[in-house]
Amino acid sequence: MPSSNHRFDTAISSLKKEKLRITEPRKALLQLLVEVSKPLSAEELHENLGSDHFDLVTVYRNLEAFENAGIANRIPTESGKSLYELNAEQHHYHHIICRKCHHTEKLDSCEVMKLETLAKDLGYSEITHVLELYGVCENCR
Amino acid sequence: MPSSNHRFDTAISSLKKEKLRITEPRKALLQLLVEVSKPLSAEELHENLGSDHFDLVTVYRNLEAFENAGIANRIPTESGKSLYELNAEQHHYHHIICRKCHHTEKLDSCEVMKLETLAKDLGYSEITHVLELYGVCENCR
DNA sequence: ATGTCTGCAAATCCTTTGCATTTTA
DNA sequence: TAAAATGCAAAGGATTTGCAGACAT
Repeated sequence: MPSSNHRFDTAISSLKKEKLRITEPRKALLQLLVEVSKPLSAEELHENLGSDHFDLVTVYRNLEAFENAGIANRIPTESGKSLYELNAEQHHYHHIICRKCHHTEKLDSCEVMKLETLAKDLGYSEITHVLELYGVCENCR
Repeated sequence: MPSSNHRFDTAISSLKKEKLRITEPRKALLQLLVEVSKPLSAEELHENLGSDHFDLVTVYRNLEAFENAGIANRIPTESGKSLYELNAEQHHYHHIICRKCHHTEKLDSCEVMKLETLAKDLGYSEITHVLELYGVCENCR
């Protein structure tokens, strides 16, 4: 399991590689993403940063920049709004997300290879997928 | 493969069973969903109905009613907006959707059982999932 | 120094809500 | 005729855009 510092440094390197600047908002946002290591909405990230430190727009713009740089992932949810998480370099996994309290856990497995192959056979390229489970957790039952 | 007429009649029965009224907008919307048999946005459905016949709001309200009645499904997409399709009663499948032209094909397989089991073991109930693939189709390459 | 990033305000997109009128059962 | 569905207008929430000033390289 890579340390928080390592994940942070790796992200900073990616920024440099993409010729993106290392700014205060970006450092703070990366630090937060590294620490929480679970998917949060732009709004939640903004609040966690202390809403008055940085603008919500800056959070959105940086999340987009991170996504393009391969540093973060956007997860579309059942409700239509998006969650963001740090890109898990080597591991590929999905989540089970409680519909009520948004408690989230990782599910360390991904069984979509068969479907991706089917899609490739149909002539599709640049294939990605969205796979998230939703349910009600024990506390909210 | 059930005929269009049969799928339409089944949907009408479901409406009756739920004590929902059989109105002109609902009949037209169901007819359209039966005919296209691929996921469309509320906007696209509205356009296909002839934008001046029925209000877009009515389309939204009926799609919600259909969803609650188990007649239609909402599919959250990568971009955040939703697509709707008629509920495929017996079969459970997913789609590969072209990022550029929205050409859509069914992938007749679903391999998520293992993940649902994992989630159940974690104490979650009422588990559902969202699984869609995205790519670029041959024409758009 | 210069091109990038930020904050603020305002716009946009999709979707939902309120209310008076029409329609279905 | 009573309850439910519709249309229109307006609100709502999440995200994006424009632009002038601030900052990183």
